[in-house]
Amino acid sequence: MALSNSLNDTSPASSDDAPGCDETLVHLDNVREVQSVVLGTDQAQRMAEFFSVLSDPTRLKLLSALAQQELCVCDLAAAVKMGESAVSHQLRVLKSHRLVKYRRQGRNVFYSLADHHIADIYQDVADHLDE
Amino acid sequence: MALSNSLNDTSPASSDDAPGCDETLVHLDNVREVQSVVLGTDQAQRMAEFFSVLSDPTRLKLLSALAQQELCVCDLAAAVKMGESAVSHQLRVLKSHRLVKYRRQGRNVFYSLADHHIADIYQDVADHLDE
DNA sequence: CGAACAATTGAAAGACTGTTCAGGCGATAA
DNA sequence: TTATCGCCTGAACAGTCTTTCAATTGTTCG
Repeated sequence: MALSNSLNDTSPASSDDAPGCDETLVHLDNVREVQSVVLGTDQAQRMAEFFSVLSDPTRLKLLSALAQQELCVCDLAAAVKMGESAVSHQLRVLKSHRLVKYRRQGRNVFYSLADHHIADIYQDVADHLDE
Repeated sequence: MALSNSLNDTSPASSDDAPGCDETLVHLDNVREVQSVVLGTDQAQRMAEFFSVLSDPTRLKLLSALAQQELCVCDLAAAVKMGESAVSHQLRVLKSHRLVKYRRQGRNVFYSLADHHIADIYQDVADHLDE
């Protein structure tokens, strides 16, 4: 479970800035009740980074290609109709986040999906968007 | 999930009959086979947009708060410790992508999750990151 | 009516992102 | 060895995103 996270209750929502809603008149009970459930900053950051990797059309295309078979960079470039450099840059992102793995064979570097979990999430979203 | 794997005719890419990726000499069989599976540009774009909405820590915090209960803007702002304006801007993004819905009550506007599917995807990623 | 409050909006600064271009590295073939 | 190919890397540009500030809309109450 990553939804709940112990939050450092340093200040009960009063010492900060935030103009607008009267800080002493916020529904304190609601706020306090929710603060123990709100995603922590570091965890939200990690989660956002993961989604960020999937938030680019080129990377999604690459993943959808690799979901079928292992491919080298130039073939991937041809498949998504982009330059090899751009593809290499994006593969670097996917690699650094452990979404793909690679192996060298002669002059070619073959990439493939590192995790089947990715395909599942991918599928969930595809279904969601088909509603 | 896997589409038709019809690569039993010849040995899979081991033979060096197609050396180099000279644009015209790319492993044509692989590329052509994959091109029918690669995500289309428009679909990739839509999918990327969806992930993009979830690729921000503030929005994830807001969603995690709303996953527990309906909240007005000023309470949300207090919960995530940010200004109301910033929160309102992000709620606008979530709203435009149908991830949250809202209702007006007096001077307050209460937001809540629009779709339980979101929570499922959210959970899948949380599990994935816990590996 | 006018004052106070909740929320939205627009503009702008600052930071980030994705692509292209040019060059470099490693491996292979002549 | 040299030449070539596949791939990677760094710099730079354009476009986008998130936050803050200021002003505005809409609602409630005196």
